Amino acid sequence: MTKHVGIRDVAHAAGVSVTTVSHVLNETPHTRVNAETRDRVKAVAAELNYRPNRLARGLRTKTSGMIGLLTEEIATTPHAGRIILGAQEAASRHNLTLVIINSPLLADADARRDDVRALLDRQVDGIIYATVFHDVVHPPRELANVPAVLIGATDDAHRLPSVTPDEEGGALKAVGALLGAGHRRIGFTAGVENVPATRGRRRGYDRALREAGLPLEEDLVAAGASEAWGGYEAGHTLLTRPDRPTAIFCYNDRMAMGVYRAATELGLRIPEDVSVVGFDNQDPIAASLFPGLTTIGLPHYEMGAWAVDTLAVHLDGEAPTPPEELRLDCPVVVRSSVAPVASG
Amino acid sequence: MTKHVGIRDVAHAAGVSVTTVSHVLNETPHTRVNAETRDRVKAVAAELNYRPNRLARGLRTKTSGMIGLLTEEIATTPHAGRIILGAQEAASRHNLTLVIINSPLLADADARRDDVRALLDRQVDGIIYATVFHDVVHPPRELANVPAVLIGATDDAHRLPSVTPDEEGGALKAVGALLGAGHRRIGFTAGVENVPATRGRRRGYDRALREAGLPLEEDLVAAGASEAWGGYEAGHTLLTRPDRPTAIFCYNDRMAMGVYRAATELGLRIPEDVSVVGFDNQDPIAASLFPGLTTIGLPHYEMGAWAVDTLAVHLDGEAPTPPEELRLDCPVVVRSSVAPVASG
DNA sequence: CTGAAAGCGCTTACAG
DNA sequence: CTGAAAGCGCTTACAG
Repeated sequence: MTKHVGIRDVAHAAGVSVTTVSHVLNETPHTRVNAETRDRVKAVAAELNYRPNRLARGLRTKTSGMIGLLTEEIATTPHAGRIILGAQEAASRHNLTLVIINSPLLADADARRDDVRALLDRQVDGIIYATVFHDVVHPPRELANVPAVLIGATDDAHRLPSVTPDEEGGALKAVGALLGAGHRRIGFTAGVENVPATRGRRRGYDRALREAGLPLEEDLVAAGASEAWGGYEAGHTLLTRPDRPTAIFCYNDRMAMGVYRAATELGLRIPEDVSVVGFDNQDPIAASLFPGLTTIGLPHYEMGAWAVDTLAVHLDGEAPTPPEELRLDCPVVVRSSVAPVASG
Repeated sequence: MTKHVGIRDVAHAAGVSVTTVSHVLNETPHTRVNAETRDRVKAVAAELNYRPNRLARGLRTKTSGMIGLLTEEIATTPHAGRIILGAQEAASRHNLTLVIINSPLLADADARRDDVRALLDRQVDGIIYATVFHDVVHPPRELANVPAVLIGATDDAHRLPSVTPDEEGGALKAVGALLGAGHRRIGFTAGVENVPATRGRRRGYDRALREAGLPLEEDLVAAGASEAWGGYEAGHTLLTRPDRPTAIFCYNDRMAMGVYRAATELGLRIPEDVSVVGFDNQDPIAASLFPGLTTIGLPHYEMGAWAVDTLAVHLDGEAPTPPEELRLDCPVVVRSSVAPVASG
């Protein structure tokens, strides 16, 4: 642990004042410094391996260069890591540091408020409040003390910018891929949980059929737990119906895994006998199934990046009014589980 | 954005000096403050909702209360999220805040050094350097400027405490579970990548057989890509051998997924005809397969927590010499893919 | 072009 | 038991 070198050491070694050192190192606008002096200061700073203390700078400038990311139970939500990664990389681009606090999924309002406060105590320049499984959220009042954006939900007062995945649009595309392959009897293994994804994906399924002029048949929909076993049951139900569907859109990839199994047991080949589309592009299922599962990706990385980018423009300038509530595209990830409908 | 209330505001409102406010709020040892005064200060601080500025405190006390966590490509390593979670929760317990910087997997030494410097600039009290896929690592010299611990590798100079999963011990248990069920012909779908897990798990397999007095037959080992398709190929190879194994230990859960498929295609039931054990307890595979996969868990959460705990004792006291290099236990996760060997 | 000085919001010997 | 003052390491009007 070597003695820390401060701006005074640099100033002394270069034979100038700390003011000058600060100016040349920060390239303060509207400040002319003799070229020779500037070079000398820079050389000395480099030689001494001087690194400004961000705490001190932050105290003085009242901007810490830190963004707080408040996440819900990162471990239980499959792709939360990609939100962090997207936020992280965007933060690097903006020269911002990410401070992460993870709330348990079941944390009460008080605990969550404490987390926000802890972030505020550290003088973060902005906060990203990331939730899952919510349409609308009532963020702690403290959030109003700093630029903030929401990931995964909109706020009830519509005061905060937010970004959510376009679940309905994703489902529309999923079914669209099946329609495009000529399928007309398209089953749906629906989810049962009370989350936005359940509703959004269902809406997308219904809408896709409606827009294609197809009837909504209850016989084509089987709900189940959003796990492999739920998909297995729902898939089995659909595939043993008299007029069985030629294609199945699954609420998520885990259910698709179960549908694969049900199909295999019934002697049906994928995609020759039945086409399958999932949702989530969940690693490692989607790529590991055989054949590879065509599915819909979730824009987690992009949401994380968008949140930081939005905060960054907010930080050096005016915030757009009213705040944007963005629904981000869920892309189709094409693999090998969709084939043209058998023409007979 | 309401005006920030500082310690001076509290002092003024309570009619005392900032010194006193600081003492009562921090409960400074060896400082007696009149009970009445103390209560008044506390009441006023609470009423004003005063929160000390951690930047200012950090500047003064030269301890930021922040721990830096440097991770390698969090997105590509399945369970990195659990390292973060473990570190996060331990940090909360110690009243520490976690600052996360994520290096790309392929970042060069310079980039990684910059990341360490960025953390140091922020005056973190300690650094956790988390890597994957390494036995030994040569950490940037800058790491010596602060208490640091390694996750996932030991440092070449043996100067830093480190924690790694006991891959060999895990494999030993995996094969032990099979031996315990009476299996004597136990196949192994080995990995091929040049990573510690490949070697450790292989050593564990060999050792388990040796200790059981069983011969190491090359016919029982099939190497392959550590993905579902690699497991499918390796599994197919093993299960079509003349004297096929009655059980298979898989390098990881993804390979086990492929082995399941190979078994199903060959008309072999799991676990009745062939028992299977995986490694990684990778979500969502292990629990989604049918039957549920018995496998070996990786102590990611525990490693993250241990790293923070170790740093914490380091921070308020002396570091143990020499630094501990801990190998953490990989637990058996029992599901339904192991059955007693058929007694025929 | 350069520097002396104030001040960001705290904590902490030290004095009374 | 309480407070005045110095100082942590910077940045930034302001003066020269």
